[in-house]
Amino acid sequence: MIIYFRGMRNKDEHKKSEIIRATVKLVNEIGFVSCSVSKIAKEANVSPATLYIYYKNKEDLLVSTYIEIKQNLSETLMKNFDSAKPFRDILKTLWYNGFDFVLNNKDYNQFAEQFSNSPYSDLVDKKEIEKHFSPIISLLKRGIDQKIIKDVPFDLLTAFIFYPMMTLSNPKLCSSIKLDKKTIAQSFNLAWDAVKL
Amino acid sequence: MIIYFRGMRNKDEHKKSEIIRATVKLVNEIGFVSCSVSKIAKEANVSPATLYIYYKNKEDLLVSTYIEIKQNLSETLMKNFDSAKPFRDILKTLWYNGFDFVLNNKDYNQFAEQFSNSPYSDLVDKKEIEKHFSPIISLLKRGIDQKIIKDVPFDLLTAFIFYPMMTLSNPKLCSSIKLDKKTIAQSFNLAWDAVKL
Amino acid sequence: MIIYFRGMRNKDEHKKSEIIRATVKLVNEIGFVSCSVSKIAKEANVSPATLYIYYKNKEDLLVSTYIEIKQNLSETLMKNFDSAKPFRDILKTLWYNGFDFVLNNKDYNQFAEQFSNSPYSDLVDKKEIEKHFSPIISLLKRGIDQKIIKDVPFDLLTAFIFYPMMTLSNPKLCSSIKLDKKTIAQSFNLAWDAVKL
Amino acid sequence: MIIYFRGMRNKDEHKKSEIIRATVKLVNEIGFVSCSVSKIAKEANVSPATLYIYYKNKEDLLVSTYIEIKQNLSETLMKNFDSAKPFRDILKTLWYNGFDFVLNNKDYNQFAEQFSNSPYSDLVDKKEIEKHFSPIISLLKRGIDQKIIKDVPFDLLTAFIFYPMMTLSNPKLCSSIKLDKKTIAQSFNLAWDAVKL
DNA sequence: GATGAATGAGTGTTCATTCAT
DNA sequence: CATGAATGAACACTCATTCAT
Repeated sequence: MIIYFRGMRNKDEHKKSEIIRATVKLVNEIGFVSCSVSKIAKEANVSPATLYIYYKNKEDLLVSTYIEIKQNLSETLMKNFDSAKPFRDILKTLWYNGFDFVLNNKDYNQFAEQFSNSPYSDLVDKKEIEKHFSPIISLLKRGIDQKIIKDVPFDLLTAFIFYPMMTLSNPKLCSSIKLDKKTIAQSFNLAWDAVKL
Repeated sequence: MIIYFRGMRNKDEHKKSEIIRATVKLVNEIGFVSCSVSKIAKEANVSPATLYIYYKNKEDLLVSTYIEIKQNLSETLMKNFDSAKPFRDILKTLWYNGFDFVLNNKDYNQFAEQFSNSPYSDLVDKKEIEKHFSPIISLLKRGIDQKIIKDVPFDLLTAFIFYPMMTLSNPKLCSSIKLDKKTIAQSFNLAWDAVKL
Repeated sequence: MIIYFRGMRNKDEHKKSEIIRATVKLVNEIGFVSCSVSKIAKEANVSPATLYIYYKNKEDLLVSTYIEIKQNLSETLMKNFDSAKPFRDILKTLWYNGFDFVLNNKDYNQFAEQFSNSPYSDLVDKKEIEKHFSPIISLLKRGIDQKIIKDVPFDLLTAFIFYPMMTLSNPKLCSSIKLDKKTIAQSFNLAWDAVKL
Repeated sequence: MIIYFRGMRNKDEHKKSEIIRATVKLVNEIGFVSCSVSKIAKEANVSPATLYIYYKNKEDLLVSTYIEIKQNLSETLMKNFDSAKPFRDILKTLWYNGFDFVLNNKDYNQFAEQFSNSPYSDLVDKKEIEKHFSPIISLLKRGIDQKIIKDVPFDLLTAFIFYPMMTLSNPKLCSSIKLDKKTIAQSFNLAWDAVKL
């Protein structure tokens, strides 16, 4: 028997994260298209009605899940971020952090991929998301100013630094490649050569 | 000119392509998730039942659409393919062809993106698709042998040569960037620097 | 290669009986409920449209099939009908003829069973059917008059003489029983004991 | 009296029986073939979706209905079952009980008839059904052992004792006969003469 | 006569969401 | 807060039938 005290919030938070976990797992297993609210509820061991206590509707749940993932990603990326280090070292750290994330959270990655390609993504406050990644933008700016990397639009830089990482770790896109230490190192090499001056 | 055989009303090739067109358009407008058979039928100006004359089921329709797009892409890519030219020139031609395609067929691109991230993609005969792109694999092989590009797995090369292109042209992923001549040129530069030895 | 001469009717009749055969076979295999026109057409190797040349609609096809079966049954029953013989011998012949029919045409029997329990059966001209069985009615009348069998309504007599036969040969109702010579003989014995005075 | 548990809205047993009632009524009126889920739902005054709360699918609904009917039948049959009485009296009681049931539940009877001839019947656990009728089997065994009735397979006995009853009370098969007291008595007479030694 | 294409109306089933408890 | 029941609308798909050829 579990006793809950008044004002205790643990239960709620646990349920909320349980729902998110279920959402990501299901999207990963059966795809975005056939992922229904009742299936998520069943996977999270709650009633479909309960889901609507924590989220306004399905849309809200999916968007929240996406934002959660993006926050997790940004937090992981920023690990050991030390602006005192040389530019390339910081980028490398960022990059390896990113690879860590996508490899250890393939399901998160796949969810994000499907989400960003769906019309739901239009509902996300892009500004809000970008805020989490602003240190990276600043870093790239510094790299450009210090003439270490090419002076091209940010989107171009990220398309060559970070998106190949997503692609390589997505089993739907690259099923054959084995992402061992050597490949990851090579991969950073290519990314670096792409952007460096 | 349509030839009718005795006692037969032929399948209308135009209708088939009209259904594909509708599928791509709708996926582009409302997303893969909410793209239903009846909506596609309405957009194609046919009855939902008619759709099942041309395609075994929804799955078959989506897979066929994907394959059609991939074929179109491969055909566009190979335009002016001249193996006599220097490696970098061929790659550049390929690359510009690719950019032409994704820019002029943003809807195709978006469909393909959503499709590859859905469980439907598991139904595609990957071998069949790869066949269309084998000249590119051969070319990359040659580049490696001639020590022009880095000796890394093919998936890595394509992840840096072709996927950034997809990303940049996908309005869901890169909404802000303006893909003018200069940016495209810069973009090829990054791709080339990434892979070249 | 089959050559058909002008005015030859064989082809038509063959097709007609082929459709009936297909109908009975399919009803037997997948049941009355899921037996669709297009499935019948496929089984009969004709176009669904062709079916409508021979029969006004599905209803007409089913009713015609039923009547055909009933005619076959009555013809089989009347085999070696010799009113000069003693009453019991005639009945026994009838009865064994009947068992022959239901055992050798289990599919016909099953179709008839499903048909008679469906609303389609209301469309059959019962009078027309009864006409084929009038010799049996006359025979029973004679049996009553000659005080050989009980003086009860005809329906009661047939319910005890002929319906048990249908039941026993219907695998859906009696799956376990083995209808060998001995059982059939016993079965006639029971039928006879039921009706005899 | 309905008891509601905390945080729960209980399944409505009345609704379940209402759906069964609607199913039987509709099958009776429009036949097994055209009896669709939506029509049943409308007749039962519930949404088609509600039906799927109480039954897994259409198949489950039909099978459940059939089992319910068979249970009702067996309960009715066993009324006043007194193994102390003489064999013929017990059988007569059984038999009249049976006639009571089929006459007062013509719709049930017709449903069962259509069901047993459909492929759905294959889904029924025959063993489970037979269990309800085991007292009858025991009784017949006793009758054989005491040399009161003929020593023939059980299926044969039931085919002559009980199936004629079904036939006679089925308006689709016997429309003309009037089942008054006299006819029913005659009918039992025939059944008894059929099986008695 | 015979065909395959074409379809509106229907099938069984699941959906996202609300409601009474 | 949390629930399972309840639902209208939608889903993918099949139906019996007609039509131009």
